[in-house]
Amino acid sequence: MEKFLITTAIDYVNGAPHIGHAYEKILTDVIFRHFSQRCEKSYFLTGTDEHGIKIQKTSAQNNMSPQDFCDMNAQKFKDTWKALDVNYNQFIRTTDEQHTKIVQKIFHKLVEKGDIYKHSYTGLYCTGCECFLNSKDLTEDGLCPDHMKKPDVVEEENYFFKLTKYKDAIAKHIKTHPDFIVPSFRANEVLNQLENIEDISVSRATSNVSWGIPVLGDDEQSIYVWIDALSNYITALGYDTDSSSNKYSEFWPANVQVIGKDILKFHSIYWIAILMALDLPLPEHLLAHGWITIDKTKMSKSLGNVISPTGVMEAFGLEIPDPLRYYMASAAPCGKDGNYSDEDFKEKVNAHLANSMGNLLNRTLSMLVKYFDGNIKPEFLGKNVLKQSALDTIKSVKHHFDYFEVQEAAQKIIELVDLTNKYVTDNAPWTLAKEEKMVECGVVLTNVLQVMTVISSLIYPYCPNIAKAMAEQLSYDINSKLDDITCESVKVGHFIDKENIKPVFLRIDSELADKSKK
RNA sequence: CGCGGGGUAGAGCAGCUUGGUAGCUCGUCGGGCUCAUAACCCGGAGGUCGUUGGUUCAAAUCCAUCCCCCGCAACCA
Repeated sequence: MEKFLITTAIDYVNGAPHIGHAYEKILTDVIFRHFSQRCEKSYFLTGTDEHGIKIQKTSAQNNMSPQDFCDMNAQKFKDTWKALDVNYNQFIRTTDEQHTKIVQKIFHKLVEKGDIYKHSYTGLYCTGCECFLNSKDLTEDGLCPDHMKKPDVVEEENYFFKLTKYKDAIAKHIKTHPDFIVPSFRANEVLNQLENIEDISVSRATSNVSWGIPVLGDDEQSIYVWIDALSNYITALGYDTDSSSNKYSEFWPANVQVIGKDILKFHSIYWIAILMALDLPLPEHLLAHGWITIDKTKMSKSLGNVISPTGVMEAFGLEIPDPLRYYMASAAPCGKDGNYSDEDFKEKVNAHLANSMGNLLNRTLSMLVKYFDGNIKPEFLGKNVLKQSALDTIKSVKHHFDYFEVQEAAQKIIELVDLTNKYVTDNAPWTLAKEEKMVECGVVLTNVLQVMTVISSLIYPYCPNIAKAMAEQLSYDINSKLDDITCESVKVGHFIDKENIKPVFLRIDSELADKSKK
């Protein structure tokens, strides 16, 4: 794999980021970091979607200009991703000048090509919603469900995109590329949806929606979300209808575009059609993730169970996002819904990261200091019975990531940790030391340390801070590429001093953690 | 009959394609160990695998029926 480009959906900046937004970014970041360990050039694009009637209204309610309102909320997203160590390369905002300019050119190009045409239609317009409604959205009496008002019949002329022109090509692409839509069970849903598509309206009257990108040469119309928001993936990289940037040609098409299951239709149909219309290559995979429920209940503002990712970190007194990242990334099988609960979070994170993994490193290093003053002797190196398991785990983790099975990959890593803990107990180096079988004892400890270097590399995408702390105590280069790992990085000589042995992650609610905070 | 997914120990899930002793994680109980972060290791308890019927020497697994939950269709992250 030469290069790797991954994108997330861009978030609508109508409010502050919550755990659902965070789930997608964490998932993406974990996948990104994993593939960064496998290829030379990688790029991670995320950002915010900032136009439209909702922003226009909400900003007005807050007595702010739309731009100020977007600036404020976009910053909240950036701050949250920083707190979660979401390590994106670029954060695009649809209000960026460059984006705005190129979107206009894209729109214009599609008009010239004949794929966008003007069409007048009559629709049901609700003055309360300030938008058109579908007849099937109405109540039985034909009223707007939100305002309980009868919508007006209004005629409006908009630009339409010839989606239907690409219907067959899209269906063909989906059928001939079974791994295009991940998970595959969603491909069927898309094919069903494709049966009933019509051309889509891609502009709005500026008199209704002023907060949008104007159509070039037509002040009466502003470009609607489809072409504006979806194009971000290429405008960000420097696509231009005239001549694109090097970055664009270096990275596009995306290897994987991560989105929520709710917007799969727009990405697998609308977005793909736009790319086809522009004669651009299509992304390799669309990864549609599920929802995070809170205590098994769907998160919603009306239920008031929306939780913020930084809120969780504060509630548990976490200084690093690693536990939350680990929990989120292993919360759900690929594409399915996952659940968050405080209780489960604490249990999983304590069991896997503290008890199993962190403690394994800690007990091993402690013995190395206790029995050998922290030195690795030449005779400790030799055949390592754990090596094959470690290398097999790398292979297996890679395989799972190839299918974006992030949860399953994490399971494999923890299995290796468990196996190694068992190895320590079975070989009881403390007993060997008592019996003065010092070489045997040293061999056992060294073997474990070799495996720990592998584990630190593998856990890095999920827990970058913990992995770095582990690598530091192991004198291991965490930037090693996965394919270069030999499970033989531990060098003969002085390895570690007692004062440098530190728990890499303390149990939530542990006595030690309490003490260290005081 | 719109299409699709699912119902397996207290919780979450695997197994089902290619029938043959029901498995994993977390929790729980008991034991062991004493290197470590009250940790780690071993063992136990706990399931008539949604219902009813069929095929078969044998069904969680195949077929049929019914019941229940969920997703998409319908701008929720």
